Amino acid sequence: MNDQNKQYLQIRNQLVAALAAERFKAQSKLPSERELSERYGCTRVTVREALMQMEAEGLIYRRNRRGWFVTPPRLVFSPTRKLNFMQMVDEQNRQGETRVASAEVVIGDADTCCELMLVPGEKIYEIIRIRSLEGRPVLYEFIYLSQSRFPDLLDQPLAQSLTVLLQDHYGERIAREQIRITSATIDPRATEALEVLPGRSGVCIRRCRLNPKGEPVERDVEYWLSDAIEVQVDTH
Amino acid sequence: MNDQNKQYLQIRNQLVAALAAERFKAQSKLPSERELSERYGCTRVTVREALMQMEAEGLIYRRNRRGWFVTPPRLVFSPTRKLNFMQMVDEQNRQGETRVASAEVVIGDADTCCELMLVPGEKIYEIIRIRSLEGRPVLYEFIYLSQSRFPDLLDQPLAQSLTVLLQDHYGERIAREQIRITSATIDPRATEALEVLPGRSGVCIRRCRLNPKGEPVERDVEYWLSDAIEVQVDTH
DNA sequence: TAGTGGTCTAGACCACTAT
DNA sequence: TAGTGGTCTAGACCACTAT
Repeated sequence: MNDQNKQYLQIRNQLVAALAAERFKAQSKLPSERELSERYGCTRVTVREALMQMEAEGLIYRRNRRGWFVTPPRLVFSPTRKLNFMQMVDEQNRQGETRVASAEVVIGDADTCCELMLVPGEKIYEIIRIRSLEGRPVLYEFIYLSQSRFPDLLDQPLAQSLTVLLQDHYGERIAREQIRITSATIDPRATEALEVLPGRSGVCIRRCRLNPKGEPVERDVEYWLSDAIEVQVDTH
Repeated sequence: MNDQNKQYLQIRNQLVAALAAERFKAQSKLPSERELSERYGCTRVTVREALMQMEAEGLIYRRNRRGWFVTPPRLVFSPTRKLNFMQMVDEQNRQGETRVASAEVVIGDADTCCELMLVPGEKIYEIIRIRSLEGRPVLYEFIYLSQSRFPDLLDQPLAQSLTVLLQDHYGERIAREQIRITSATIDPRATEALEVLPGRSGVCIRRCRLNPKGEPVERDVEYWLSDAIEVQVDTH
């Protein structure tokens, strides 16, 4: 069975053409799977193969149990340019939104304490933020900081740039970042807010942010929808 | 139906435990799907759901039509450190291999000519290399360079570091790189060598390499298996 | 409350791999 | 040549979403 004979690829091609012809806009909803299977004369299993193919290509995405939607353009993230989320969003003419899902004091786990050079079991802040583009949640981020270094942090406005807050309120400047990027399963705590099925893979970005002395100040663990981000790096 | 009731997640958990207990080594082959469906008392469809879940987690991978295998550790790629592939591989105690799949002169497409600042339609080299870790092909790369700038390039040893070759033989030094990283469908020309199904997604790394004057010298388009790479970036 | 997507059964055929 | 993974049919039930 060669590629041309695969029914799900034929359906994929017809769907791509249909989306183009009908000028489906970003985030508009596709017809239901049952309707598509009737239209293309096959079972739902085959329609889902075609849809998942288009999902892998980044053309459409699914919102858990809600259906399939047309993917908007990616946000370009340039770590070396040191822009915050809202600056990136504005520069690219997108509509961004940040929501603080939770902010509390927790016992630091081994990994986080190690990265922040704290004693294992020390109390740290865990701030969880959800960031959206044009209303679509695309990023779920965990932020960790030392409680003793930043007293009363939770009383500050946490939906804004943390970099600015740390500098203006605590006199702590971020000078360097160590960034690790992998494909990974999206954290179970993030799947509901991102409206993805538990276990789906996304892009995981781990950041350790250091002050001019080289001391770790902040640790971020970010889960992005795979189709929502492009990372750009300039090396010198 | 909550998560605990999903059969495919239960099978996933049992398989993970079995792999740990039986000390399956990297790249060892799992039992066939039919054997697993018999062992776990379900249909092949459900076994495949469990396997695809583990694939998304990066625990196992499939070789097209050959079966499912245990994933080896990721290779850490640090663009800012300017190591070549073999240096990275050696440093991480891995066994690397480079194979030149093809090397020829082609008419440059619009994208490539634009990036290399050449006249559209100019002749350029296209070098295709496949890179493996412990015998597993993980990277398929397309390399583009100006033919007129690098005469007789195809007579050189192309399986080695191109950076060294350009410097020693042509006096051209790479000073800067612009890198873009996305999740993307693996190029159709790469799927056979990487032993993946056409249309599967991977990590795409596009690089434009510049000399000290800021002139583009080389363009790379790389397709990595998603589970085979971690990108590390240090910003200053 | 109607309809949807997620999950699952119980098969089948075919191209391809392993040997 | 035997067996495998990839593809597909024709259903079913359920939790959840949309209204």
